[in-house]
Amino acid sequence: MVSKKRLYNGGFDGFLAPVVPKAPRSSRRISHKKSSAGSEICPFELLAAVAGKLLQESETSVSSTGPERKEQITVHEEGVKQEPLEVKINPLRLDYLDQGCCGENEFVPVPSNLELKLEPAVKDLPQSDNDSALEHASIVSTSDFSKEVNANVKLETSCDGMMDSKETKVQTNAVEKLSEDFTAVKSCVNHRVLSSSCNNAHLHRNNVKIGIRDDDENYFSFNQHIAKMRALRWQSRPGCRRIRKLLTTTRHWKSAPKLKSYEPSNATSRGVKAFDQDRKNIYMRERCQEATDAKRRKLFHHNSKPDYVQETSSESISNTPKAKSVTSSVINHKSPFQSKDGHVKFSINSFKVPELYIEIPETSTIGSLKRTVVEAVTAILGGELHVGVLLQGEKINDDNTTLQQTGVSLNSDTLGFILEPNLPEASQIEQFEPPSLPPCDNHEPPPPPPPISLASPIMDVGFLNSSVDVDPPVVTCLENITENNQESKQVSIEETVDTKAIVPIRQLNPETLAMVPLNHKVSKKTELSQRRTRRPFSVSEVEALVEAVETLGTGRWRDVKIRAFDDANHRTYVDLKDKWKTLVHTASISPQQRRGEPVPQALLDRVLAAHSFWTQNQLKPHGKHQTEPIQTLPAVKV
DNA sequence: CTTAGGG
DNA sequence: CCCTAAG
Repeated sequence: MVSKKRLYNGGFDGFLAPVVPKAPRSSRRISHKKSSAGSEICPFELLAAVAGKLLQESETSVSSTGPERKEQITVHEEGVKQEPLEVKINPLRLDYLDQGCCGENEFVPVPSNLELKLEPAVKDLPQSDNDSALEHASIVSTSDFSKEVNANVKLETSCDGMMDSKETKVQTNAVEKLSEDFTAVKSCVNHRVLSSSCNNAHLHRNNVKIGIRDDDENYFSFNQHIAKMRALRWQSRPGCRRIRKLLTTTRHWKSAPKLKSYEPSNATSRGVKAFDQDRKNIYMRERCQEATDAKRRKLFHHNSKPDYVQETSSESISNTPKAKSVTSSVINHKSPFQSKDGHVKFSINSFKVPELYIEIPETSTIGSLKRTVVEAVTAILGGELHVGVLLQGEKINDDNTTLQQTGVSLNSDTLGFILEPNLPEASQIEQFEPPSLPPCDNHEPPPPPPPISLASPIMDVGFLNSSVDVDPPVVTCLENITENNQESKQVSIEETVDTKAIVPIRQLNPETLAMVPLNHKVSKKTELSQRRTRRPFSVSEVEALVEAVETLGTGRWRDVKIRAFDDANHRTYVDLKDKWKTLVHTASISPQQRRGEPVPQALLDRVLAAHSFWTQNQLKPHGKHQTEPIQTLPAVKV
């Protein structure tokens, strides 16, 4: 039980167990504290900060527009014949306006010579505006090429499931002036590929196609950016956290796993998924490790250059508002749901990321989908994001579920994505962080300057149904303003992934990228003040609660917590008490008046029975003996 | 820190 | 969920 948490292996597995043992108070506390501590780092914050700066500096924006590059790089890894991974990156443009925003960017001496510039569309700072500003992001390669370069990068890698180490070829096509830069890019790409291959070896070999499109149409060399981005992010411990987060999210619940609610479903992850996750973690770690910690630090503190951070900034912006989750609904649904080849195509619009195209085989698991999206987005936005998949507004936690099974392949419309930053605050984070850290994070905790806003931002990218995501609309910024939310950013992603396609690109040379800014532990307190993200109780949780209360009574919430929610770090005994209160109320009102996920009447009946029983018997006998209060309860009721 | 309640 | 008073 206790062990749960720690698992280095796969984040997922570990999640379950919260650090805190059942031990009475102390344990709990610990958990809480932990969370708080971890919470500090939010990518979003960084983003927000950056965004703010950007806005301010909007002037500076140098539109990269003019210069465009196209680069195409094809990397081929031949290994086993397994399915090749193909990553296509279309031009991206990111403009980063403020250098300082991120703060950390400066350091980054990007090898590639590329610079991201953000152009603030709006000078106004208002949140919405900010987004707009963010919206235009173009990547310009400044260094060598004063000129614009349009680069289309294509990466194609075929990885064998287990053995990827093959050769990678990078082909660059039509690049106007890329020679050196390009080279750099290639190198990056190769690295990625290689690394990815290595990392992925276990898993993937599928075909994944990811295309990123810029709003403007300009194409950028993604690779570089991505690489950089990744590098940055990864470097920042965030990546690890992310994973954790993910894991946490996935954490299992004792009770039945459900797709909807978060955790339960995750349980599955432990088993099968664990692998992937583990891998990820591994990757993350590696990356993290690889990523220079130093870089991070630098990044954090320095604001001078904009680069990669920006994206995040935009996000952060959104976060700023209380909204912890940012949703960007996707407007584009270009792709028909199912592809003929059994691939499902998605288009995601959001923030800074222009567009990502993803094609994934129907047989791909949700987990692979998430990974693919995460990687793609991460590359662009930053490393700390976790992607959640929403189906008809409900989060699908089970990564093992295939698109086919979920019906996503049939109805793309119902598909949505959520980008969740790894925030410490969330219980999830808490749990995870510790475990994952060992390998990678050891380095150090990033400094925590507090950026602007925090909270645990969650970005939702709704696909067709933007409506779903709307909750915390926020951020965004790209040119595309989608209908749904105000957020203008759009990211479209199309993925084609085979079952396992994973994003290959991640690894970057830290050196190259070193910039990531992001984390800010920042004003925890200030941030802490923010409300915790709402986490509705799942039916299984309710059941566990009812069961515990039946046996323990209504005056021993700490015991209830330990008994039934020991693993749920995010459920405090106060939460349980409150939930019970609401349950009692819910059970008292007509079904029509109830909201949220319906709780089985049977459970509500038990709630009423237990409630009346325990109110009448204020005694709170120790449940131990009475393991069966329930039985008595019924009698009591009547 | 826990409980118990109000907000 | 948060905040707080009381224990």
